[in-house]
Amino acid sequence: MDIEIKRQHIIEAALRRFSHFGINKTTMNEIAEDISVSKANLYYYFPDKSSLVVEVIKHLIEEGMAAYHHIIEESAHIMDTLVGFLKIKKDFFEKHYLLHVTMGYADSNLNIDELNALGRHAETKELAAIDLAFTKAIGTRELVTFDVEKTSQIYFTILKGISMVSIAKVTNKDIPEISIFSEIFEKQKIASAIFVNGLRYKMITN
Amino acid sequence: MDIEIKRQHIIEAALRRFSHFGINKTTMNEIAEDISVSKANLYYYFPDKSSLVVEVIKHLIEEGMAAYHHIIEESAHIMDTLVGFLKIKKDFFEKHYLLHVTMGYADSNLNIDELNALGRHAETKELAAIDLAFTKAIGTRELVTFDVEKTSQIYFTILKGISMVSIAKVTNKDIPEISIFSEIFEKQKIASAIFVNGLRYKMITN
DNA sequence: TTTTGACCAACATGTATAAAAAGTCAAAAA
DNA sequence: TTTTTGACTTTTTATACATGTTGGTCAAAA
Repeated sequence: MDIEIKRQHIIEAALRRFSHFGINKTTMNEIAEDISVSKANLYYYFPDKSSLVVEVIKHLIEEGMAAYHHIIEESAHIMDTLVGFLKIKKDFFEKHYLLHVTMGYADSNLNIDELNALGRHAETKELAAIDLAFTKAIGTRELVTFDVEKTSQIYFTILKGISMVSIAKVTNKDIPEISIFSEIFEKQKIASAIFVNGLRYKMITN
Repeated sequence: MDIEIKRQHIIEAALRRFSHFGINKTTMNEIAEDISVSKANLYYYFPDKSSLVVEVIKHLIEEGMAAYHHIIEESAHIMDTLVGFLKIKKDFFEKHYLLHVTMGYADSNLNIDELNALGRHAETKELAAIDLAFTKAIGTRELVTFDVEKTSQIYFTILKGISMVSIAKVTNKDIPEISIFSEIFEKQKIASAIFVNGLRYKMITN
């Protein structure tokens, strides 16, 4: 399968560019030059830029999900699992921040619907991992029983929300400093600790 | 003080336009026509559009804060207080959604720094109210002791984040449906219940 | 003291044009 | 036959300029 190796080679080159300069500011010509082939050759392996982008992102999603499930297996307590998840995401954003943000401001030659679908797919996978982690913790009596699906969704929304709020606060001055991801990480850890503590005991309803 | 009544009259007319069409899409001429005066007359009472906008928003902030402190006084339990806060905000956004969003996309003839400062001021006030509510609940032994300032901040971020995530999800298709605020309200209530439950018991650290 | 019509300048918007990048293809190289 | 390419076309983005709208001013009227 020589063709798969070549495709992987292209994907890696594209990923490097996307992570450093974002998707929009990366041209097919630049990717081709990086691996010393012609642009036309890229189009022999990928029908268009959109599908190359999609393959790059799929690659990252698989990588992330493997890391998530590794964490679930080796963590004894729910907080260890959740903090592990947060750490993976922090590292991911520090590496691929520009790739991520440009997904929101996609050029018109990119298939926006397909990208959104991919984003939703990634979130579904992540949500399933959180769901699994909570289910496991309920099984070991670390947490009380509750509606796992709904609670995972709320928890996921909270994490995403903290991230959005933190980035929105500094995004006015264009350049997102790398330190922002550590701040987000810390806030998410504190919120997770309180949230999880709320799942250790039966809810009080006055 | 006849001049103050006239100013108030203008502010109310401006608020109606801002809430229906947003700040940017409202011209000084339209506000003037609504109350049957000339545009030039508006500039007799307000130096520029920016300061009119500021006065309108200050008016809303005072209104909201009065409602917040009323809720604190009459609620027996922390969850009643917090749900009361959420209800006030829900009603506010349902009424003044466009006013709120256009603050983020301010025209260049508006003083953006001043608007941002106002936004921060409103958040500070809101945060203080949350802080007070938590402090009161700790006093009645409804909640355990914790770092109130830090916790209020995290809680506030969570609420804002849930709102941002929910709106971002539908904002692609331009028209924000009114039902979104009920959805946000429900999610914020669930998150608040779990969060507060986590503040009823001492934190466990494995 | 308050109000206004006429006026100006700044800004947003639309359009036409040029530059850049995506995407195609017949032919060459392997 | 499979892979690669340079030259070409089409689409998208960036630039410049013209035009209309809107914020803001002022001398004069009420």
